[in-house]
Amino acid sequence: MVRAPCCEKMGLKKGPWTPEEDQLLTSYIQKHGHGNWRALPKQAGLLRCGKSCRLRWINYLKPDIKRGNFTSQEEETIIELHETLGNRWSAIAAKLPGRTDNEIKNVWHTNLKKRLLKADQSNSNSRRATKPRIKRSDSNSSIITQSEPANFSLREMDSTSACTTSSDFSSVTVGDSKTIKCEDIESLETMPVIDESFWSEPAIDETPSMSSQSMTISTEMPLQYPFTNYEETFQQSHAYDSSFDDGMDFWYDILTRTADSIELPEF
DNA sequence: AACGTTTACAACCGCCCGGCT
DNA sequence: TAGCCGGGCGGTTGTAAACGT
Repeated sequence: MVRAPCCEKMGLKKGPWTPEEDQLLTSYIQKHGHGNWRALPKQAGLLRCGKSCRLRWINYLKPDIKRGNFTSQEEETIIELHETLGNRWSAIAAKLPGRTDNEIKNVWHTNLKKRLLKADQSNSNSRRATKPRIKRSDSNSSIITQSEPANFSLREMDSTSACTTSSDFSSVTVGDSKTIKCEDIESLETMPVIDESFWSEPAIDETPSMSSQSMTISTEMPLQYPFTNYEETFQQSHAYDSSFDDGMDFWYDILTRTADSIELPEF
């Protein structure tokens, strides 16, 4: 089923609202309320689609909207809520009276995310000064051990695939339903420190759901498609210091090797 | 002063969901 | 039960203002 567009494009205005339009919308809603957004613009004498009217009202014209800069307390609240709720802006907005989801989303993307990223980077750098040692205990067996927690942090890679590691380096997730054989994985020598710059583009957006996903790498895994979480456990048998200058080489190596063993179904 | 870049934010778009018929 | 519709949501874009060179 193809959905009809929310409004007829012909003859309807787009772009910034004029004070006159604001006035029309405000006075109409104050008089009649907004029973039906689709019908509203016609009744109010606006050349806008209902969706546009709704957005304008909710995000800008509603009388109880608190305008102006966010207080530091509000910002802290957003950060805390974002940790637990992720990008559920409307849910976050519900906890901040007078603030709209759009406003919160904007302040997050333009301000708070960068601030957290900077803080994260400075933490990474300080940790990087003490390089983690990664040991391989056994060539055939399974678990990476480190003398101290690795600080690299694989995060969202794209909408369908993600790699995540936590401080104890436990897990990797790639998409929804693809498994990857990494038979050559024993040649992987070390897990270098990856700082935030590795993921500099696009901007890192760590959500709780992502950060909570587990990543393990196992040597045998069923191949499935479309993408799914895959788990792969691999092992290291000798102790190494990081031999790559940065994480890019390391992960490029992993990806090029694992790509050879990815089996995709025919469509 | 002119120009390029970055930032902030309003607005749009497409998708999803629930209610109704 | 399928299709339609309205409302809501999150992601993305457009653009003016601010800032840097």
